[in-house]
Amino acid sequence: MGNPKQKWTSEEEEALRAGVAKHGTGKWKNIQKDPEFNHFLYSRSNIDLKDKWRNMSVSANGQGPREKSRTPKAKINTDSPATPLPIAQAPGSSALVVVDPASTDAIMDDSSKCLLDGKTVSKYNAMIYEALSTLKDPNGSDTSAIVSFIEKRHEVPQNFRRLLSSRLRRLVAQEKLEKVQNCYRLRREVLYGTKGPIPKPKEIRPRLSQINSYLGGTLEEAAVAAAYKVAEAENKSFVAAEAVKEAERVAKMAEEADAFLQLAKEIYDKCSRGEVVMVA
DNA sequence: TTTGGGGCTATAC
DNA sequence: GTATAGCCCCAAA
Repeated sequence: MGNPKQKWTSEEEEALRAGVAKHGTGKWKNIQKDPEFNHFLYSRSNIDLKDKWRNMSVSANGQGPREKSRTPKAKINTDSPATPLPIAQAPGSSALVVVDPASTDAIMDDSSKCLLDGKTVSKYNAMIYEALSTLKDPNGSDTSAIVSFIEKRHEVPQNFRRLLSSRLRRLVAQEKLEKVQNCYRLRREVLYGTKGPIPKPKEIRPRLSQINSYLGGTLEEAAVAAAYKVAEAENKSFVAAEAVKEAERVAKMAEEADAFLQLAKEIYDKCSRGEVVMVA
């Protein structure tokens, strides 16, 4: 306590936000050592970063500062340890909403919006994942339910139902979805990125904090966002492969057109000279 | 060694 | 007196 308090400057705060956006929360040492931010953070320790992030988080959350740390010394509830995440309960909902102070700049605030600019296929896949993960029907959701869910949230073309059916079939073929009778549901590995057992919440918590930090969303939203990313990557790969095929097809057509042009020229020349041309 | 979390205290209002 | 923010300490991984 001997040293005077060193107030954080806006540059330092910006550097911290950028560092968290780049490395994720909890990587304070990495952020502190990162040459990109070290210019601003050289006078701060990793502990300072952690403390500042904690303060920034609770401020952005609209709650009192570090309410938990001001609770009595006695550790009353050891069953549910305080989480480092600035978490608030959404009113009327059981979903946890993570308020991330960095969400205003480098971090996407709505995972679905950021994909709407992508390929239509990716967009539809994202809509499907969103619908299925929200509907969460253990027996799966039928096409009508999915269409109805998506129509409520997104603008869709008139022939959307047909397009959706096609996407659903494709996702089933790609083993991203399961089809049970006429209903579709998400495969477990799409949500959790593994074919093994679903990890226990305690096991995924560290990753969850990072995911939440990046996405500013709930566990469910994080899972959906991850699924979006997988679908997007796969579709990009698919689009790239299709583009290669298309390029090859166009090249072949150009070659054929060239040959045709050559033939036409020859015929024209022969005709010009009064020769008789036989065309098979 | 690094991180998360609890706690203390200076400062501003 | 209260709220806030910076810093310190300690346990756990």
